[in-house]
Amino acid sequence: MIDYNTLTVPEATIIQKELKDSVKITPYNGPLNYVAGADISFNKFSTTVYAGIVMLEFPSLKPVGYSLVKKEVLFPYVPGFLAFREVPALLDAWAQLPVKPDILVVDGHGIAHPRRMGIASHFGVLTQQPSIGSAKKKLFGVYEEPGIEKGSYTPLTDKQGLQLGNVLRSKSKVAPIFVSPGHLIDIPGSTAVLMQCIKGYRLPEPTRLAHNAVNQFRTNIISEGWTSL
DNA sequence: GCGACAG
DNA sequence: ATCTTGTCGC
Repeated sequence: MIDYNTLTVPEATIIQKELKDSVKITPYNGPLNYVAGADISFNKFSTTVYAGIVMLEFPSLKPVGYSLVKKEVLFPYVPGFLAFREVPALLDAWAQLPVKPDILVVDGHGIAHPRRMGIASHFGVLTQQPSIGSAKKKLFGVYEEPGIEKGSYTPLTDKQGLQLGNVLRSKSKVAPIFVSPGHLIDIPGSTAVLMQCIKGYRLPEPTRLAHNAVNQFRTNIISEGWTSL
């Protein structure tokens, strides 16, 4: 496998264009008993990243365990190339899972990306697993502000009108989240699954719990490895 | 040239 | 992303 730490942005762009052909946006008809959330945490100015994947039971959304891994990363954060910075560590956390989830929710975008290769799509293709991107801010596309009530959403499209995802009001009166399919699932399915992952907070449980876990890991409250709850 | 810009 | 206290609205 290619070492992302030694890549230049132009080289990374070529890789995204190649991986793009492998992304499959299609309805997900498999089982849905487990979902997982992936996220990264790090100390400002440090090259050490703390990656984590939390497994949850679906539809109860009760966490059943988490995989935590620490890794050195040299690739900088560049808008549009987040995957090259976070995917390596997430792959380690993924490999450490005793059982894989049916669908993985990644903190970041899926196909709502300049080259349709956001981190959720990138990770989904490399692992050949259904994935959904859930981002807190827009990276690419245009949209109309959704209604202020929880549950309302509007399409996120490119300038030609092609839909890439949805802008979802996950909680009344708070900023919406951006949902887009990563791999092996479509836009309606991604939106439906994410809506079922909302439990009173702005962020869906998978990534919300993953975010909490990696932060506790970074601050030495919990340790590396796989832990069953 | 100017504005936008996931985490 | 991370660093932070108080403050506003439901």
